[in-house]
Amino acid sequence: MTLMPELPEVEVTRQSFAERIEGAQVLSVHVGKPLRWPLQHDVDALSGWRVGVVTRRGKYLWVPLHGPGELAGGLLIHLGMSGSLAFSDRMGALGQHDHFEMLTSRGTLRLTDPRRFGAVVWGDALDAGVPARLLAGLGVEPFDPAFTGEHMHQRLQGRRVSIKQALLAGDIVVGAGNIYACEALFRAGIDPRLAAGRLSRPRCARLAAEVRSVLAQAIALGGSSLKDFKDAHGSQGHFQLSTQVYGREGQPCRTCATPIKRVTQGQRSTFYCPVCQKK
DNA sequence: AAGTGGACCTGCTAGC
DNA sequence: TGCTAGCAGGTCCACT
Repeated sequence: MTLMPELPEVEVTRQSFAERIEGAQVLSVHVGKPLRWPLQHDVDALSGWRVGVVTRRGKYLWVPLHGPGELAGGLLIHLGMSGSLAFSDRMGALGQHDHFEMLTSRGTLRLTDPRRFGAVVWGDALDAGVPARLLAGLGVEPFDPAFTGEHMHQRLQGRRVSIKQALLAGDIVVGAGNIYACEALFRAGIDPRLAAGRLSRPRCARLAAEVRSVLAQAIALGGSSLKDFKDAHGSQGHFQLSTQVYGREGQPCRTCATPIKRVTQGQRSTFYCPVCQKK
């Protein structure tokens, strides 16, 4: 099984290696095939640098590095659709789908990503260069107190896209990918096809609460393991066992037994219960 | 400004 | 058994 990299999987991955890698010294860095963007830094120049506290913003991880003197920077990592990170002490040669590897005094951090939609890019700081550009349009963090129903309601004003697509866009709140957007809308009883700008204040409050709770629950369960998602320890998640609608087309709704429907929105599959979720 | 569709790349499964 | 079409966690970019 591979973790499906939405926010919970990225956070579970972060938690699985952040403490172990903090303070480690970089021994060497190796790259495989090109990822989504070029790294934009001489990897050989990073030997001897020290790893700081790994943080997350949306579905990105930031691995800060401290060099000699005033030198500082870091790696912004995204898992794309099929990426996973492993951190362990015993590692063999790079496999066919291993495209980034950082050997450190505490273990080896390795990105495996068959589809190579993922990325590892250099930044002199999180708020400079490429990282700053990539993070610029992101919405609020789901666990930030600023993420309220009022915030969501205000940001949805005038938007004609469906609420499902508005959630996925990530410019209002980050972290809900295809699975969790579907699940949050089911929990909130909202039809995913409803125009975003038409959600009432109470429904926005409900949706904000459900986005937060579904993501929190998924993190607590270790994320979702569809094909082969694992955290950096190699552990699998269990959230997929509790999905109400995602991937359940034709199967009975766990609440009302009506067959779950699948529709296409913005070239992505959406799953919903035609009875429990209302316009 | 907001919305739409194409692009990136590989692997797996269902169906013929 | 073998080939092909369709599908998959994300999100940037060009264009209307």
